Amino acid sequence: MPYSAEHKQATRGRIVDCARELFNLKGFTEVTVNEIMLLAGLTHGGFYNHFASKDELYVEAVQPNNQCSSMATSLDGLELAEQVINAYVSKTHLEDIKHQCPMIALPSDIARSGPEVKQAYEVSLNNMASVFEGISFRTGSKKSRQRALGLVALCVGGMVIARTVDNKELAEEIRKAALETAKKLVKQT
Amino acid sequence: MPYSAEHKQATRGRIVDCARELFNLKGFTEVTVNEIMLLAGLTHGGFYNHFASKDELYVEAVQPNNQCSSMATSLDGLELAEQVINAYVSKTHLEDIKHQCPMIALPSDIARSGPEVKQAYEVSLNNMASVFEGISFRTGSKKSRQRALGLVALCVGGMVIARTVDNKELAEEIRKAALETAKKLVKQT
DNA sequence: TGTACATCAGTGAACGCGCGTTCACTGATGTAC
DNA sequence: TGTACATCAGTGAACGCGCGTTCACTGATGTAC
Repeated sequence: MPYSAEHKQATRGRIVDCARELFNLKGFTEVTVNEIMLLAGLTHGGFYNHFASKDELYVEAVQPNNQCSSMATSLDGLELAEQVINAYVSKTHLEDIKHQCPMIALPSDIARSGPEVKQAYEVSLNNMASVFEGISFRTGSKKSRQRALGLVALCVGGMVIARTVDNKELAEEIRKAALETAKKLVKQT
Repeated sequence: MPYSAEHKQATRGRIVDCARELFNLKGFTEVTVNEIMLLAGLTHGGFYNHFASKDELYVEAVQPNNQCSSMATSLDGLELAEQVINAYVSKTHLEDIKHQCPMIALPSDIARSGPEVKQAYEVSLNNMASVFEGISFRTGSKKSRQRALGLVALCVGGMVIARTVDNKELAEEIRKAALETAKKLVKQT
């Protein structure tokens, strides 16, 4: 058994990470297999030792990553929600495109993808909504769920739109507006 | 002067319309020039009688269209804002991908495009924000602008996310949550 | 009114080029003895 | 401990295919006489 199993798994993981960064920057179709492999320090031919196709890699790259879905700390309730919002709708997160949440960087691409990719995305969405749902209401009520999803739409939407404009000042204006509106909503009963 | 000037302009307009529909459905890179021309009832070679390149067409296709930016009616203030929200965050608009607002169908593609495309997009955004800004506050204040942009983030964001999930029920849940939250925000002072 | 003509929107074959994928190979590694 | 071996991660040339773009052409149209 030449090369340990860990070695192969590490390489595979590296490919996925590099792919995610490139997808975030340029979108799925605009990134070539060769480009990904070069960034991972390999040559393109070896790609198919790890994945059956470029599409298979896509599913894996969009999979909920830690940063985004499990930024849960020991805090809970209102404090946690505010912390998540501050981090998610932050200038740092907006500008760090490579490591950005796929929900922000790739919504259109995901909307056109197959069910596997979309379902991976739904997991991230639901995770975020869960954090917001545990704020102050009794979790599980129709109202609390609705408010949680509204907050998700606001936070993610604000970031998506901010990334879309050319004017840097307008982008910041949008981000801050989404941030303040979200905080206001959280504080309301 | 064979063929009237109107004839050429009409053909060009038809190409742009067909392109917009296809871009909304599949994104910019996934749509071929041939595909667009066939939908317009022409052959691909003629494309370059109308446009210098595929990119030039892209700029034009994303240009703010009537549906989206100027749904302004004779109403004004709060009533207008509510009407815009109801129409924009509607089930009809969510499902009519072909004629959807580019802000919903193409945010990621636009985020990766050149300045011309992004600036066209900014015009749409600002139009929408203006409608929301004239609600009940004194227009022009910092607060009213912030609230307007928050509403834009919420409405557009809710629609973008709803389009992204596979589960139809979840999509509707998200859309309704964004709709209700937006209405709530509009009614506040 | 009828005919010859010039224009140019539209046609479709052909072109390069770049991409995803395949495949015969190489050489670093862990194992057997 | 040292050596021969089998494995398989990684290499890089080659493949088809589809795309954007070009170009020589065709034929419908409006104009001149």
